[in-house]
Amino acid sequence: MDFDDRIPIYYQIKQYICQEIIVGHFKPEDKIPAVRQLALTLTVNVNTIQRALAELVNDGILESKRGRGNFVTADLKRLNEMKHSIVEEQLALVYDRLTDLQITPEEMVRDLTDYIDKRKGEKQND
Amino acid sequence: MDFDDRIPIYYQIKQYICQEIIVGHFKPEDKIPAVRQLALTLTVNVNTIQRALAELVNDGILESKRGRGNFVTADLKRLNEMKHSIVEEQLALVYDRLTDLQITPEEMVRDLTDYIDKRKGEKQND
DNA sequence: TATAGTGTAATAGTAAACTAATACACTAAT
DNA sequence: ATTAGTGTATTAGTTTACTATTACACTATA
Repeated sequence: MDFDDRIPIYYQIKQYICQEIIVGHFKPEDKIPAVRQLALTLTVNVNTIQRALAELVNDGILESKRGRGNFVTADLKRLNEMKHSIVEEQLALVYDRLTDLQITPEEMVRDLTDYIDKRKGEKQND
Repeated sequence: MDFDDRIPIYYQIKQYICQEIIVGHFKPEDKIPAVRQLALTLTVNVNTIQRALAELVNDGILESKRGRGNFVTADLKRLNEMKHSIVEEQLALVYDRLTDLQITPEEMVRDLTDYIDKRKGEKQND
């Protein structure tokens, strides 16, 4: 995995795992890969994985069972909240940043639409 | 100034200075505050200011004149590129992240519009 | 020419994230 | 009971961002 070196790796791993849950690669109540396996896959140290997982356990996203593994929570409501808050966090980031640059909400929507069109245009050339 | 502790301070200072230029607080060819003054205002060390400024000089946004101060470039084209790339960087971030979460471009625009409405609603209660 | 204001450089020390390595504790299955 | 697979904890060391401090170099001006 390629990390953004401006952001702590353990934080990006948290995001990665949430993402895998949201898109359904890790399902509710399912066991996720072992810490040593994740460390190999993501090419980071076990401690770094551990730190990310500990926070996700604390957030109620994962449950850890000693000797058995880490499991995605069965609490669907919690998972839904998680997805919603991640999306909202992203929107808040871009909204606040562009507001600071004196870009109006109307311009933001237009800029985003333009950007999407641009990306769609690029997709043709794949 | 309050910093996001997930991102290096010097990087956030770069963003802050670009922002002040874009919104017109620091104008082309104008002198920006002295490094020691910025350090006081932003409550960080001079070296941290220096690091941010050095990168902005390297980016062609500022010009440094020993014994006189740091000045915003007179190159309006460069400043325009800067603004454009910052906006695009923000849009790319949110686009990529939401795409990873299997949110379609159409949903993104709708989500952003909804979020804007929500923020406008909050504004009433200020 | 002396002085105040400026950018620049260098050194030392601190804190946090990360790595490396090892050991321990629990579970399940042979 | 042994063993393989798992989570957890600890210790030591590296790297990077940041701070603190001091010194130096240049500019403008009184």
